[in-house]
Amino acid sequence: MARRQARFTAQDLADDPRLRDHSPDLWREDLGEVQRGLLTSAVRCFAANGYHATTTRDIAEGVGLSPAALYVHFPSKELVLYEIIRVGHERALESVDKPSILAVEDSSDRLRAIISAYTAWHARHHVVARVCQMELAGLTAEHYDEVLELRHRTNEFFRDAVARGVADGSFAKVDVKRVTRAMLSLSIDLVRWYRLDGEDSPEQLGEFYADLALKLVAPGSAG
Amino acid sequence: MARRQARFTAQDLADDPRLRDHSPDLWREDLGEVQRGLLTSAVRCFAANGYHATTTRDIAEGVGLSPAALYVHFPSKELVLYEIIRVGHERALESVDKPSILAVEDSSDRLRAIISAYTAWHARHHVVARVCQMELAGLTAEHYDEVLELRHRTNEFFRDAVARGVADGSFAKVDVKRVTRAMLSLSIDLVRWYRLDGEDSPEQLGEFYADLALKLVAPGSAG
DNA sequence: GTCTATATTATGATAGAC
DNA sequence: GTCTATCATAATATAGAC
Repeated sequence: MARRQARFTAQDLADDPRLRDHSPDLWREDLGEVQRGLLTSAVRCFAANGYHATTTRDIAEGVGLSPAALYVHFPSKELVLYEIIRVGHERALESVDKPSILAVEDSSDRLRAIISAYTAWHARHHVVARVCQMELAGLTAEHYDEVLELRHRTNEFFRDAVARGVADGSFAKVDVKRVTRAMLSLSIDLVRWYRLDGEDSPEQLGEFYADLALKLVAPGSAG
Repeated sequence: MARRQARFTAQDLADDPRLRDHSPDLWREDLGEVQRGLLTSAVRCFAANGYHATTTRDIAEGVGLSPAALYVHFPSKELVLYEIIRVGHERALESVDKPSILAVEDSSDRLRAIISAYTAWHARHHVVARVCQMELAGLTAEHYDEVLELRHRTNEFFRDAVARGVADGSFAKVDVKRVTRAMLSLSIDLVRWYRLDGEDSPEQLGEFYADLALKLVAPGSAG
């Protein structure tokens, strides 16, 4: 026997409430409607079944096209994955590295703004974000390295926000690297379980995790 | 062209320090030496390249056997994955659901014991744990459901520990469900980045995350 | 730009000798 | 229990008509 079990077909996925997110709003404006539809279909397939378990047929079926049609719009399946993961990482970084957040002076307020924005972004786009976290191994070595660079920039952004509060005395003298990693873990891990039709809106979850983050650096409970 | 790029071969993986963990100690005693070797090889392949990107040839090569030899020891590739994921989840649950922890009376001490044990287990076995978290989609529907049951039992165990401290006044009146999920996220997400040759031993990271967990429920900073 | 073939490759699994 | 073949299948990608 060969392979495949593809537990979920493109048709199942389109109606699955667990796979509802705001990914259709995410793609580059200069892409055509069919290209964006293919990306959205691919995101659902990759999130539900994984990159390697998804066939180019699955992706094309998701928008009612024949298997060959995909190759008119994308040169390869890997480039579909790369476009999704690159855009996802760029948008996640943009969600925190923007003027309205950089303008916040107070270190606690700034950390709160960063954590809530980053968390809410991951919740709002949790299906894309899931692919960004779980399917990195499907990228070529070159594309993987490019994405890693975006991740490093994001991590540094968070680390700076924590270090700033420690330096100016707003926060306890915490271990910046370890505490930053913990905060990132909270926002990132939600891609495993978050649903838009669950109890928390993206904004509510963002506020909740911002509260938790501030507890981790609260003065008086130093470590 | 067909598929595959398998960025890492079995030979690369055996020497990769990022893939060093204690998985060889994990397998059932009643399995033969070759079977346990195959499981360890499979864990490394699945963790590095993903389940679907790993071929039965890759797994067998990792222990110096021919492609066909695997089928003497396991009936299918999926059953190799299932054995890994099932055992991984059973051991993770055992790491916290055991007499020495259940005997702890004080709610804070008990939560500390649970978080540090669960975190340390995931760090010590981070390669297996990574497969447990990232490759669930490779399981058949039946096997997936069995693993989900183990996960639910583990989650309830944590939730009880938090609820207990809230009920007896040891903790602030936190949102039990959300706070529990956050604690689990911290321990689980480390499979993405942890290395045994990094700065923290499994025990040190366990202590650190136990400290963080207690900060999240500390009385006086209620929410 | 979309379709219906189809080329090519390699993957999961088996047959049968030793 | 291991090996060397090999089967059967299916997946990525392309060719060429419309």
